[in-house]
Amino acid sequence: MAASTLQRSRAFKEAERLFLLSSHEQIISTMETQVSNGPTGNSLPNGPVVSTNGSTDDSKTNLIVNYLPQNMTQEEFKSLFGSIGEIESCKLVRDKITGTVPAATTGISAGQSLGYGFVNYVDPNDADKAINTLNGLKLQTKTIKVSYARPSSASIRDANLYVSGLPKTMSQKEMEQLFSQYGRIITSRILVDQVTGISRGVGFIRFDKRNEAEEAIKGLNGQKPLGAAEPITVKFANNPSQKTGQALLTQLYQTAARRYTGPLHHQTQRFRLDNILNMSYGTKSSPSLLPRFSPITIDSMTSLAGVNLTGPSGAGWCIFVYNLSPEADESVLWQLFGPFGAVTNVKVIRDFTTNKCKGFGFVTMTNYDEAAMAIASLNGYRLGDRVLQVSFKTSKQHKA
DNA sequence: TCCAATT
Repeated sequence: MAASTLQRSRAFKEAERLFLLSSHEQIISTMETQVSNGPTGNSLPNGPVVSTNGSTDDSKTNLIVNYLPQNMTQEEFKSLFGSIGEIESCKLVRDKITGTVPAATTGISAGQSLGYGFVNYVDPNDADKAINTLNGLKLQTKTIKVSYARPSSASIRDANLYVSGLPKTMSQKEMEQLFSQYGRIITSRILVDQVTGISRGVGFIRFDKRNEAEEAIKGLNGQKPLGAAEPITVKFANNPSQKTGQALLTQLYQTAARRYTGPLHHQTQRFRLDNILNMSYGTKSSPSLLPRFSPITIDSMTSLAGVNLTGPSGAGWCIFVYNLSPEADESVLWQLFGPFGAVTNVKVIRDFTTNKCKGFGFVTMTNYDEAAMAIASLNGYRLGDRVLQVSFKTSKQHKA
């Protein structure tokens, strides 16, 4: 007991050192919950795997760690899990694409972490200890998951499903019940609105085997769950390692942008964002993109009188940008809106199969005045051979 | 041509 307490203390200190966690108390309370509830979230087999070829059986020592913070490095990963016991090997899984953006630009090294990794301990007792100690640990915004890794094999690859159209009332457990008839579920998740916590009707199911996932698609895609009004869509999920360079760039920009929000003053933040862009392009914003005042300002102002603005959510003011070209990317939105003030987020909406812009995007700005000025200036702005339509985002497609 | 679901 005393030894285990000591063990935890050591691991938490390491976590604190690495990630400057807000309070020790928070970690302890998290872990107490974890310990009393036992391992959560999946039905991974913990038993030994029969080895047919006499090779080393690492089913008791090899762990998979999920939901790691994006910016955690291999060294930090090793350091955290090494605080439990001697490691035979460990690997933070990273994207294959390298060098897309200089690390100095974003502060993020190339070969973006995919958010998971493997740790193989020398002693099975340490693997067990790592699960008990670190599973459920909160690091930054993530809650890591530590569990035994399944033996690597081709049959467990591409077994992840994306589910949409779920009834908002359906719980994760109910979703698992629906899918469990097709095989062993490794993980499941329902996405929720960050503010309200209400289900977004979208989720993921990872099966143990790919063929189980295929059967689930055949059996459930287009079907209405019992008592549901609408059919659900079930398809294979996008594989993050197959992300395009463009999507990775976007992720880098957004991650970098988030780093500058919060403690910094708006004014400072604006220049930092501009700096990111300027550095990555090696130049100031191109003259053709510099905002100018447009005669079409009245229309955007009248929309302010409308009732169905999305309004200032916790994040800021959301702006709808229409008539972007299929080749438009996030950087153009940063360049267009950044000069008007604090921009916290931009997104170009793309078709999932072609990855081309669907003609519109969104920009979130912190301050109303700056957002209104950006709209007044950029609505009607000619970008290439297109005239942009810019307004506060509304909740519906049709305005009154 | 007009308002985002992909951990």
